[in-house]
Amino acid sequence: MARKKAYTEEEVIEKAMNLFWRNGYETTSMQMLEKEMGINKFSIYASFGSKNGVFLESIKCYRERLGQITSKLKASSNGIEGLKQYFYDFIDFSRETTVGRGCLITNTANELSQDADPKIRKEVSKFTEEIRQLFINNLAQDLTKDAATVNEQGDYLIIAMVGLSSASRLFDKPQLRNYIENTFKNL
Amino acid sequence: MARKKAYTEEEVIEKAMNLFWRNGYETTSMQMLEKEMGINKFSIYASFGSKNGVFLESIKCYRERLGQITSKLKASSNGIEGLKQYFYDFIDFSRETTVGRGCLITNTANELSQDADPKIRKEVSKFTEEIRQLFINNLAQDLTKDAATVNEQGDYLIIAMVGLSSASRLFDKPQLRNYIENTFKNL
DNA sequence: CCAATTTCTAAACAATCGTTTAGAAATAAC
DNA sequence: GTTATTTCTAAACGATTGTTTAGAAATTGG
Repeated sequence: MARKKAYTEEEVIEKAMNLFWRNGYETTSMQMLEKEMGINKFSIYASFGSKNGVFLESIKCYRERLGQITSKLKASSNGIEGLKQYFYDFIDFSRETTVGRGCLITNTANELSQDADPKIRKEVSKFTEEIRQLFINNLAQDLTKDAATVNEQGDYLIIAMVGLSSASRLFDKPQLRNYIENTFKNL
Repeated sequence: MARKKAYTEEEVIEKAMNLFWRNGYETTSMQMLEKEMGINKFSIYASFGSKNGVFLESIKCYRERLGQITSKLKASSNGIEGLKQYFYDFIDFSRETTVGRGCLITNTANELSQDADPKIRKEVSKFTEEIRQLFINNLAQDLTKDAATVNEQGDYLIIAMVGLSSASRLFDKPQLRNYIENTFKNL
């Protein structure tokens, strides 16, 4: 029929995702994406429609990568200990070489202005709610906690996670460890 | 000698600061600054040299505004209670109308890529260290805490504050209150 | 080999970015 | 009122933004 693509979408999106993760949405230009993805603008637009499209696919890709540690959390049955481990796992997941990159989606939430693209905003809040629900499920493994406590502590931990994400870009590993230990002291 | 300025630097910088606070550095364009500051590009460049210059002055202005609550913290002598009050004060300080804006400097830290302007990077870390020191001073008011504990808890609280700042942009007031209460349970 | 179809190269698009500049308007000193 | 000096208006600057497009290159089926 016709010529074959010299790339696979999955491959190039992973590279785009890493660029967005490192630099944020605005700072990442199409020119940078061309270079990093190894294909030119025509191909990018043919495959993903727009810069926004590349970003939305990058978020999907990020979620899959995060699956490494979220699935571990889902599988855990030791309540708070599993949650604490998730926080520790996130530090390693977030770190590339020496400097932390935070969480792509939390970074996006921080970068977002009030009138940003609704699709992205929705993706952010959907993700946040999913993680919160995950936390709540693990908290509920402790049968001594009533529903209200589980919800309260879930809210607390999702915000603590947002904090850890931001902090991973600014503070060193011992400080992050210390933060996690103190965060979980009273649960 | 010559014509008089129709504005004062202080006045227009406050407006610029609010724009940066709401939208971040990259999203805020010179065009938007012109409109918000009420003076045109010539005057902006004459007074502040560059967009970066406007931003650096905006940071100074932000610090002064934040002085409302940091000076209250400095004046407090009831240890952890004063610190907790600072966290509560920050929520109100951060909130404009319905939606939170976080902390201008934390927002900047989150937006910053690794190779951002060194002057801004320095301003961010200087600020962070100052607040951390403030926290440590108040923690040390409790004479039963040894130096190591004070340092640990200072590190913990500065990261918690970064978290609160990010969270103030995403979560509602009851959730933020709940976060503060749980954060201080651990001390 | 020819024709059909798709991918790729490379250039251009209009719009906007931060920044600069020429000249008009306004003020102060003489 | 004239002159000197500064502020302001408004247009333009080159560079870069995200996006589009014309045409060459490559692959497949007949």
